[in-house]
Amino acid sequence: MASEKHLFALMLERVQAAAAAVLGATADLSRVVVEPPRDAAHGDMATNAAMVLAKDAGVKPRELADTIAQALRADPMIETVDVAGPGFINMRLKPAAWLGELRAAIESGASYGESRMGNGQKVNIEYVSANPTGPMHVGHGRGAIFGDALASLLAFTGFDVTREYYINDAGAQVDVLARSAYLRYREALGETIGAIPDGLYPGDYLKPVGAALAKEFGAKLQNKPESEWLPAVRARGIAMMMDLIREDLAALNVKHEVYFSERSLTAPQDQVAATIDLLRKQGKIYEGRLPPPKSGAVEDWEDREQTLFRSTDFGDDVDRPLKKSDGTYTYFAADIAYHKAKIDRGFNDLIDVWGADHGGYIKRVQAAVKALSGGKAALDVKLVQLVKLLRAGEPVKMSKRAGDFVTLRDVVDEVGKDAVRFMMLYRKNDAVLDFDLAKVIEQSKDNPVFYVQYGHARAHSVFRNVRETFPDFPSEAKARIARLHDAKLDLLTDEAELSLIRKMAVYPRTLEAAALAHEPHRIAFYLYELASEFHAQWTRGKDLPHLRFIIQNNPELTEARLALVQGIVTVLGSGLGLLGVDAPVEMR
RNA sequence: GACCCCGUAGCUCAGCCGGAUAGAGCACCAGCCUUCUAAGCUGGGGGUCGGAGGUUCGAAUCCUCCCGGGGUCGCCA
Repeated sequence: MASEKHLFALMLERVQAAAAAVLGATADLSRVVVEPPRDAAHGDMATNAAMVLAKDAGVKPRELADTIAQALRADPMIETVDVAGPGFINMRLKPAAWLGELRAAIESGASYGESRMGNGQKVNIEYVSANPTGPMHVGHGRGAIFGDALASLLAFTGFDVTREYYINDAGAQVDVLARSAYLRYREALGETIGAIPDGLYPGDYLKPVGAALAKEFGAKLQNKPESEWLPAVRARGIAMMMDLIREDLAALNVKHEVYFSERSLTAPQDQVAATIDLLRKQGKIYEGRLPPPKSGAVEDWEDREQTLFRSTDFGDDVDRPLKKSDGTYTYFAADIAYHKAKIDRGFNDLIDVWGADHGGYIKRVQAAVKALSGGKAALDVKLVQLVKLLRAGEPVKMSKRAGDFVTLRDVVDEVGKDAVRFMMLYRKNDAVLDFDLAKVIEQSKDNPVFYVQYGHARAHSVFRNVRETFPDFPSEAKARIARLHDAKLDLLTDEAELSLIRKMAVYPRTLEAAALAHEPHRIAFYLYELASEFHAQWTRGKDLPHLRFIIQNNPELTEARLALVQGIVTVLGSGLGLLGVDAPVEMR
């Protein structure tokens, strides 16, 4: 029921209406928010309306608050209105309002929390984009999961989302891949290749590539100059590496709709050249010199005139080169053409997910997007910080030279998709993440993955158990929900039960805020809190049997409480779904 | 040297486009198992929000400077 407004959105409208009635229709109400107060003792909902509007109105916040509060008191959904602190308006809704929201959640089911906030706006989100030169590591996995969850969240909140993978199949690295694969090809034909030379990829994962090449070409490529075999070997190598990457992503349930090849930007048509020409005509490109970098990082710096993009005109720190000394394009030049292609496909809302080591690259690409779109398109770059792999608190040793680094697939195979996905989302994207292989599979409350999944499973165990007392209660989900449709929700009067409903009702608002901020981790934290309140209510029934969900001789109360449980199940299931984590019906 | 990210309880981290006495988990202390899964719950102690200024009725949040950790800085992608 995406068309109906959730309770917080509804109350925001009413508060804004009340404010407009007091201040007139011209008042700017955009900064007014309605949110759950920090302290539940203050009420169910609080608004800052009086405080943000007081200045323009030329009134004291408290006075304005009193006036708006008076207008709100007429609202039939509101029980009490108080003014507190510097001018907060605290509201307590009638229980019926919350119970109505619970009913809406149950009846909306999987679509509860869906919104039209995005208005169908096209969003392109590019993530993973790992080089097709070998298996992915856990850092790639974090970007993959982050991008995937963000895409799901944006789609759920009303954006028209395209998930995209940029294949870096054009640079020097894929030539290295080709040479490495060629070596394995010779090996597959029976040659002794000895140690893999420095500068080539040593991993065993190229052996199947060599074998496949030997099968396809026989000895035809053997003892031939590089120019004769490299393009074909490179193409086979890239294809097989992409297959490998796609499989690894599939194991994490990460999918993309568009795989965009960097190579396709230069052949058959050279779109990079075309883009440079276009920008040059617009005066955004010139031939000039750059000051040398202020670090020792560039040893063979040579001062020369080169083709430069005027990125400083669009917010960057220095102008950026588009061609290397050998005349080929820089990665940046291709990236400009790539982002132009996105804009040309109708995207004005671009999101790129990169590793933190690419942070220094943000301004120039944003500058390019600005220049290409005349300021119409915006690029938000989300950096994912590195992942530190631990096992029971001890760092997992990884030596890339020895080739024994732990791949993403190793981790997924060891702890499972759900643990990887949840833990990677249980942290802000720009914070370094400790990933403990031992902890994430622990079946205890110390493991947030388990804790939230267990909450969902525990709720379902209530549905199973109730049939021992009331055998006619349906076991199948659809029939259960239909049965709960007529539950007498006003029997839910316990304060903790109502508090649980209020927590549940924050879900749609949490999703909208997370979507606007491009921060899917907020969903994970919210789910943890909701699960926690549910576990608490469960345990309360131990000491206080009258608070149990199943009450022996009271089918009506039992039904009402099962409706509450159904609401929790709905939200936990929905939120886990957005994160791409399974919501199990029982823990095994 | 410049730019970017981070700095919140002993530890790991939240803090919702500035808001009401700064939160959670772990760890520590004290409790709760004759059946809705103790795979859990309840209570307690513990913080100059890195530092100093500034803007504001109000700053962990915005601005400036400084300190500490990480990253990046034309021909890697």
